[in-house]
Amino acid sequence: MNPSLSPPDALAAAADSQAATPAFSPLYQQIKGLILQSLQASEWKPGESIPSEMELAARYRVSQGTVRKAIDELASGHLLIRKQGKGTFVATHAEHQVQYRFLKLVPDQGDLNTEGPAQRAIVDCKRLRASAEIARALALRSGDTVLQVRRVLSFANVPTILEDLWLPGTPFKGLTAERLADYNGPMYALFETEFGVRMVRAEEKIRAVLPDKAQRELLQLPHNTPLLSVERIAYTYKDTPMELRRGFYRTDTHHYHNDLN
Amino acid sequence: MNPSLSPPDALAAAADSQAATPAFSPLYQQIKGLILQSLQASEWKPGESIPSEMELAARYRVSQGTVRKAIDELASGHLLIRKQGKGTFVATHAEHQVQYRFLKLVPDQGDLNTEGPAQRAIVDCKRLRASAEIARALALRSGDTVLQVRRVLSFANVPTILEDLWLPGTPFKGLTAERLADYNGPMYALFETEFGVRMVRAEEKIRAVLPDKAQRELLQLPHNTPLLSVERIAYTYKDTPMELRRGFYRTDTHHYHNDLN
DNA sequence: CAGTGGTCTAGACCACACT
DNA sequence: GTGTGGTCTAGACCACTGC
Repeated sequence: MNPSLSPPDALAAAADSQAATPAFSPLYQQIKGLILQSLQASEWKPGESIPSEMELAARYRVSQGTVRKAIDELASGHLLIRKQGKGTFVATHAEHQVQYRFLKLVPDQGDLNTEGPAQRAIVDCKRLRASAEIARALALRSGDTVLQVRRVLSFANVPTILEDLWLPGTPFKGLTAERLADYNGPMYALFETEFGVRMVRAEEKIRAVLPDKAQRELLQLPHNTPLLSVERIAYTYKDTPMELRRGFYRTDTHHYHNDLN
Repeated sequence: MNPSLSPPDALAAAADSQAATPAFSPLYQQIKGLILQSLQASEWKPGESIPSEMELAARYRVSQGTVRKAIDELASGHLLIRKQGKGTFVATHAEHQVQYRFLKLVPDQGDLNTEGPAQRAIVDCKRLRASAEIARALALRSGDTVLQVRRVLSFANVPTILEDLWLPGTPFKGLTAERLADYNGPMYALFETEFGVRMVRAEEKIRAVLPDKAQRELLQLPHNTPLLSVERIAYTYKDTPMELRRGFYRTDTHHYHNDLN
């Protein structure tokens, strides 16, 4: 879209550009796309504020209401956060409120805050060649370098989650066990600040499984305790997969909570 | 709110009426509440269309835009469904698109449609006194009458889900094993048409468990197959719990799918 | 064609945060 | 007070549906 055009012209130009597919795309969707581009290009970084609605309206030559609708949709997708009287901010995994946004495991009594901060122990961290399965999940080629991490999360000093995760090697060049161990906070916050990778959504496949010997020992489990297997693919902007994670959750003291609506 | 007032007056009156609690409630939230009341009172029934935005605007003496915003929120909560050019409709569990809205179990290959319609077998259905646990979940008193149902769901003739569920006796007076067995469709659709109870949201607690003997036999499971335990409380309008359901899902051929955003 | 929801605009005013 | 997002209105026009 040419920002020098007046609104009706801008809309017409956009419609022309896809004349073959007569699909109608509202102006605010296009504005949404432009904002998304700026987010992806890190024009505004996580935690920072973006320009005010009026400024963006002037920049894109549309009315404030159109910008508002674009921002509304981005905010409902948790990409932006509106704060009345202050501004609109790029969402981040570092804020306390949303620290465990993708972790749906909660204690049977109380909540995660009751148990205090999680203890994170890196069990293993190495680079290797992607298997076919992992390459597919991360949209890589078989044999590409991936980083594999195994860690244990404990709450109130009880080991509760065992996680294996795989990251594409290129975007996470320079990530080591040491960096992971030293960082005290959510892994996704580290990804943002150190590697400019922001996870915006994820899909999980959940199953009940029996742990193998290594898993049983790492979680110090009694015999015959089934575990929740949570396989997650996390995506950054534009639906690019950036992490495959397989979590094994104890569910004798905790449960996976899900709201349906 | 007095509908005979002009918009600014209506807003002022609403603000006055809660002067003690200076909490500000936008007009569209109040309109949303009024529409919700009409839904709860079955003024418009599931599947039917509600009045047009213009009609509602006239009825409530507000602008179309305000009604629009109220409807938008109700639509995003799946209480209403907008259809361009046709109207706005009361959501229902009977429509094919949303038939399994609360069932997140999907086959590892394909989807639920691939497997064709579910086969439902009622194993047991009886009235009894609510235990303390069940009474608490359904906001009843211990000893109140509840209906208990056990059934098995099969896909492609493979028993896949075993469900125990409890319903409050009063709203579901007249529900019998026969009615359940005769009805060919989602249980929540039967609740709507026969008992005027529409489930609008639910919460699930998910765990990995080992089945007991009865469960293993009903699902024809190999030894030592862990199951996903899915405990659901479903709510109707105004957050009233109307069903407690404990499902046991096979996850060797299926998995529980969850989207995080 | 008329009726519905969907988009876009422009302007006024309100609630909230900072300074 | 100034600037931010939030609400409300009014009117114009567009896209889709069905008569």
